[in-house]
Amino acid sequence: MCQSSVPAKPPLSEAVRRAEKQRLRRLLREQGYAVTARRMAIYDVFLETNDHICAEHVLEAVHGMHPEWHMNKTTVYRTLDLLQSLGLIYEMRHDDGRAQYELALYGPHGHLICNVCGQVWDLDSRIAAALHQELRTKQGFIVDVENHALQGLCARCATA
Amino acid sequence: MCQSSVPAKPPLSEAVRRAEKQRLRRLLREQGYAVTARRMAIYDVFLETNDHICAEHVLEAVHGMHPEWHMNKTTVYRTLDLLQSLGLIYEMRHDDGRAQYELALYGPHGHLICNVCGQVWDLDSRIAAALHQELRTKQGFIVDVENHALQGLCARCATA
DNA sequence: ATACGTGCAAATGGTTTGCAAAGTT
DNA sequence: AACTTTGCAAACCATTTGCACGTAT
Repeated sequence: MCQSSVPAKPPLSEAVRRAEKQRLRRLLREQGYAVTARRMAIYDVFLETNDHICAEHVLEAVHGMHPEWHMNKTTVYRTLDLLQSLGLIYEMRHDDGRAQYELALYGPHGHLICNVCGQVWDLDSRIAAALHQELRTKQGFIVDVENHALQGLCARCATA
Repeated sequence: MCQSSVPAKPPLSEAVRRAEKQRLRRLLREQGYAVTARRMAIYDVFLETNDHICAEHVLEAVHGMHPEWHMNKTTVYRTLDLLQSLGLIYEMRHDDGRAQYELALYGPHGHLICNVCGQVWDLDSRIAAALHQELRTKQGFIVDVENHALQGLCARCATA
């Protein structure tokens, strides 16, 4: 199960959440996918959590909202793939193959992952930009910004 | 199986390889481990390849040198763990949980991984140092240098 | 009516583990 | 002899897949 102890970002406003759900409906219809209650519910988990969460977290959250649904993890994984292909969420793979997902609202960016507490923070793209630029000009290597994940020790764990 | 198409570094000299094998023998004895032919052979694969390689590659290379041994992958994994704990090799985990290993000879450093050809390059620590320093002073986040892996598009694949 | 979506169960696959046999000191 | 090391087979476990049934359009 993913760590989502301390929410990294403030909750989204009611208005933004409503608009985002509307956007999902539009995208689904535009691209020939069905608008289903499960898809809406899964995206809603992201909108309400507004954090990096794993598939199991999504499954449990939906189960909490709709205990009678018996939603299957397969559905979660397939919907996560779908939301990703629609550009609504990003997938972040950890070293051991497990994945976490987050809203794409904030644009592509890297992450800082604490090896001790497991907490994930967004990497300020302005701070990483110089490195990306240098690799591009000096070696022709084009960094995939949204997969830039740095492991290490966060400030809190370093002092403890 | 790992990509080890284009060797990233020149081969090690005979003298270095001999010295390294001697170092392994010494470390094993010092720390109470047995000096076995399989352990020597596995480290030898690294010395001869001098590149980022996966467990399966090691297994096949040893099999090539000693077809009569019937070495098991379990032995490979356990020996890789041992060499790592002795500080002789580094482990690099990919997003999907698979691992590659390399000689620790060159000191801790990050990697550039091409999403198209799968090739792995060393990340020049001097280029990454500014980013690491800025994260440390501005956010107190201490980057684990040897786990700094950047995915993206290498120069060759970008032009093709 | 016809696709598309979903639940279930089983497969995947690199890595890890338990245990008995073989090797090292 | 006492211990570590190794091979084998089975377990692991988040994720993926095949298929039959259910649901949206």
